[in-house]
Amino acid sequence: MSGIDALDARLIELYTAEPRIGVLEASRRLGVARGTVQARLDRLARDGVTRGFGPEIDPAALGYDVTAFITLQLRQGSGHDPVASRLARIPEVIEAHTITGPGDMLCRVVARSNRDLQRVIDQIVAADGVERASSVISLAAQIRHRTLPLVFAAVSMAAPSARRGQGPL
Amino acid sequence: MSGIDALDARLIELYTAEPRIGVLEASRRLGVARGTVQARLDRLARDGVTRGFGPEIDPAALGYDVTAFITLQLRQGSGHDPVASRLARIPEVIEAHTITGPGDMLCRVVARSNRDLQRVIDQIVAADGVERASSVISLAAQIRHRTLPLVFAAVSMAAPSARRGQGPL
DNA sequence: CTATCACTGGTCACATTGTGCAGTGAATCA
DNA sequence: TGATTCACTGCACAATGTGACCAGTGATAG
Repeated sequence: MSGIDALDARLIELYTAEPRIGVLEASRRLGVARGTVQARLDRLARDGVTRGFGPEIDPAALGYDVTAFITLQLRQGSGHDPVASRLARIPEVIEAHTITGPGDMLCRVVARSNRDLQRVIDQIVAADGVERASSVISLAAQIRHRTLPLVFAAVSMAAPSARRGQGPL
Repeated sequence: MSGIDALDARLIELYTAEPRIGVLEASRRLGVARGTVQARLDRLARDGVTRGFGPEIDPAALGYDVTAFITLQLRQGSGHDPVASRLARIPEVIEAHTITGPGDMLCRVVARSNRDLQRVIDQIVAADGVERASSVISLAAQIRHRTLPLVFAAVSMAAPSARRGQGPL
């Protein structure tokens, strides 16, 4: 489960705020040696804490202004995976989960307009195994996807006598 | 609305796959001049297509193994915003939307376990203005959050006689 | 026909990167 | 107590990348 310390959190915070800064610059900002930053970044990546540094695309900037969450009910007997691979072929399906509760899958889709959303939904229900789809449209993103608070929460969660050698000096 | 062309899409794809490569390396891979890559990246950032290059954190690696989607019903009269700012104070609330349909808000939360999820939900319903919360747990992420297919879809969507000067040579 | 624009391909000085290494303090274990 | 391990510091080096330029070339738009 890795385990994160305060320096890791500050590092993540820094890179979240200014992603394109270099290792050297980061080390200056954090007041630690360059090698330390390098080692931390390597470890975070190795442990899978940072899944990557890829560009974050804003669908809205691409003309996909509408976001919707669609709950799918699947035909009994046909598994989830065939449906998922169908959905994966629809670019507008941004995310899909199997879920508990009355529905079987929840997916997040984007579309260029409400009318375009209809087209996307039609594609979804056309997938074999999908019985019903009920959708809710996102009117506004009150909280954009974020993980930074979680990072700091994970730090304070850690045992009081923090992580590893914990730094010298 | 900006508008994306095939080179932009390939650039985004490349940086998604290998986020830490430099401009020079990218220009080599794509077979274009370095200045072109620089200009493209600048434009994508300026137009808001790439919201940033921040590190993508995996909550699971931090011990937050449980993901849930919670639909909130709010008390009539109290607006969405006060609730949203309450929710923003809970680190485990990763995302929140106001939505159409029977519910008023949909939020995505993570927790360390099902038992821990209860704690998070308790915090949510404790927020003033929240009347009811119904949650579904994500059993598996069939499709992880992705935007790359969308980028390519946005390209092909573009007018056949693509974007700007469209390449010399 | 001319201006504008995106792109190429080149140069330059400068900063950063990857890498290796010795040394230090703290925790762990025998 | 002493040896080991680990994270960190601080330094050095060669290699590479960066931002900033430039002139030249097609294509597009007025």
